[in-house]
Amino acid sequence: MTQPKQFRASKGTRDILPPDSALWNWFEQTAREVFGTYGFGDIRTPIFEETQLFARSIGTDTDVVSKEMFTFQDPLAPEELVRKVVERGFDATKVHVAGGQAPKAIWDALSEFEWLTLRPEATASVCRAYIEHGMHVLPGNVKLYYVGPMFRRERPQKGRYRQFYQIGAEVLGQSDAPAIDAELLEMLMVFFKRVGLTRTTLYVNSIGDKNCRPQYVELLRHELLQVKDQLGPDSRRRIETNPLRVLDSKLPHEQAIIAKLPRISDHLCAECREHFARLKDELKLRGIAYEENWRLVRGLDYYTRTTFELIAEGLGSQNAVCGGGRYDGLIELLAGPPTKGIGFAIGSDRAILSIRESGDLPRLPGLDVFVAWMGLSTYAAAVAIARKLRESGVSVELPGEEMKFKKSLNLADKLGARYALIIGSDEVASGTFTLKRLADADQKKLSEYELLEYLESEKRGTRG
RNA sequence: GUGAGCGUAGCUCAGCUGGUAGAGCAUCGGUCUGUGGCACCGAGGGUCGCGGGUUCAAACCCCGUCGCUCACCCCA
Repeated sequence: MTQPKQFRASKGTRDILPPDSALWNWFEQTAREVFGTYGFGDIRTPIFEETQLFARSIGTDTDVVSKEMFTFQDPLAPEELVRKVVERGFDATKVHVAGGQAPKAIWDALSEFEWLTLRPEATASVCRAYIEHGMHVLPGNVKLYYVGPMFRRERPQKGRYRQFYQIGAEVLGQSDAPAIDAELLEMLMVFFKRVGLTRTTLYVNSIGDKNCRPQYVELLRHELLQVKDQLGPDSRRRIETNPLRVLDSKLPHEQAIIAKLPRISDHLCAECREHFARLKDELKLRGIAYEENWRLVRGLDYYTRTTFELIAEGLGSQNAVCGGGRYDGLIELLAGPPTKGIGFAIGSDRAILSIRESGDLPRLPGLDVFVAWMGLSTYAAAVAIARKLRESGVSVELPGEEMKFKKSLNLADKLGARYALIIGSDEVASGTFTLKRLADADQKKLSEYELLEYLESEKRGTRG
């Protein structure tokens, strides 16, 4: 007789339970409110997309695409398979429909449609949706935000999960005015202030565009080759794969070497230099504190010009709570019309972790009233008043079976109720209710009208 | 993918040089049939992650394995 197996959440995933989930809801709701005031609208895109969408936008050589994606094969039904095979000009008779099997060459040819991936980020999806729905014809800039889970197959550690949550915003349209970048950063900082995350540092940089960056990368590679034997194995490898990332190295003994490397700010083309300078003016205009970080490069291929990152305290070595930048060529790369774009993604797990560490938690609404009824003769009155209180927005716990009075007050206390509503035979006889404030034991007799009136005004007075 | 640390009750942990399991908190009940937080009494809850080995005897020693955590890589 073996015990049935117990299940646990998969590696890198976790449950968010009450009361933690209330903190999460508050965090995400605050983002919705702030972003709304800047004219952003909510976009909900699928959790999975064709693998090719991510491969093409993020870049085949990035870590995210090359080793971190959850990818699976869409099990095509035989008739779907035949249809797709015929559409693509293959001989349908070569498909063994009965077994759902097809020759490898045909599978390979179909792979563009057949492979699906759990989204590792959402910018690609937003861009796909922008193109798919012809949003370039919408008036003004298209401003969208999203809230939801992302998936990357990594080894979990503090502030890093396989299913993690992001809040992101994107601005798409014809303009790449630095004011757009600055306003996006302003919105970001306003949000972080609203949720009490003030001890953060905003780093900004410009990594050039397709005109000037390739030349700089070559120069950097050339310089790195001169000092190759002084670098560690990781940095050596990056000389070939992505020289920019060497700048990001944290190895102590490499710092002196990195400090002498050529900086992109000295090698930007005139347009990029102008764009970056005006961005910094705009940030000053808006009173946004930032630090210029010439070593700030981003890991995804689509970034151009403006890049930024927000670092918070109280985290482990994964201390970036937000990252983003401009991606002016991405829409075209995805076969869309010429379009400029910029966006960011906030790591909610990390942001909430940091808020927790700072100890500055918001007071979130809990249970308002516990109904302590005594004896079956009072039950009907208890049920009726519970319903009325709930209708007016008060949260109420009503025991479904009789319990000792002491025990019900005890339970009210343990559940964290603000009030106990006492209903005994006296109250029923006089048509009143006894409301007891549990924090200080203060209690008063009220009519139904007075009770509703009192609790509703209490509710309005309570922030949150 | 690489490295390190840790797996004993729901949670936090104790358990000596091997002698077949404990505390606090939590839960439930009682003291206590109209006033909670406190106190006291009691109860339930563990094949000590799993498998193998050594031994008269393993939570403890050895090997393997799985899981968790942190770090590297990289990113939010």
